[in-house]
Amino acid sequence: MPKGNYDICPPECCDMRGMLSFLILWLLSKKPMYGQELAKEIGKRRGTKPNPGTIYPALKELKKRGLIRSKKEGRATNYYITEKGRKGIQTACEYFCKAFGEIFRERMHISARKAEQIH
Amino acid sequence: MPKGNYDICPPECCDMRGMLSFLILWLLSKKPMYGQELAKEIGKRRGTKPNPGTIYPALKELKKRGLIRSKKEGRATNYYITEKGRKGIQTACEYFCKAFGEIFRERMHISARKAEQIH
DNA sequence: CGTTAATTATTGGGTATCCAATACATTTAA
DNA sequence: TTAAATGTATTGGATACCCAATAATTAACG
Repeated sequence: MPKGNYDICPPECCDMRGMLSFLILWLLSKKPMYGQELAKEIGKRRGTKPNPGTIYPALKELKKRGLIRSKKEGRATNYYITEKGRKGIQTACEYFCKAFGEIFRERMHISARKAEQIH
Repeated sequence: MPKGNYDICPPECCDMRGMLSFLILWLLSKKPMYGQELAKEIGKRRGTKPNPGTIYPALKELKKRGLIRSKKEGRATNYYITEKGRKGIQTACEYFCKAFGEIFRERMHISARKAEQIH
């Protein structure tokens, strides 16, 4: 798996990483996953896949706080979101959309503007 | 200025801070601002205002990388985005909307769903 | 004019996230 | 059966961001 094999590439000007726990909870709210599956899904969206040294301590912490639970199944350890985690991520998504919503709406506005100009 | 005097409050389940440089460049791409003005604007959106120990080193670094420039005007130091910064933030906003867009669209879908149910 | 408020900037210590390396376990492929 | 692939988990060092405290400067207020 080459590092750069994504449709998306992070910008050079500023660090766009972070909010790892948020992304993990959000993905797990969709379906249970094992560690590397999560890392791969994050990589698909962010263009950079978190290393084991990043993902596993984060999962460990989320488990410690009761937001997820895990179950070893063969060589994989599958992670499941708890009810507490589900409530938490709902609130977090609302917050995210409020805090960063303007960037999105601005972008959609620009896109709509460009579409107009083509007419 | 009380800390909690915002319309928005960060969630408890996970850390939603970060991407400070991105936010700074984005705000400066709208209009020049001085340090505490930037901090205030970030606070309005994120519900937490970055401390001087956070904002000024970040501004210093952005300046060092040629993405912004500054000019002391009285007690204020106003910060301006450079052309390099403007190009950078454009790319970064595109990236941001791609990387996190799904969270938004999901949220808007849920909102639309709820509106339907009311009918 | 003196006092208060606002702004700047730094320092020291902390934290979440990050990478790279390493070792071990399990599954899959040859 | 062996080798390769995949997944787990930890450790050590690094980085961006973070807070709180501090000191200096400038502006605003009474």
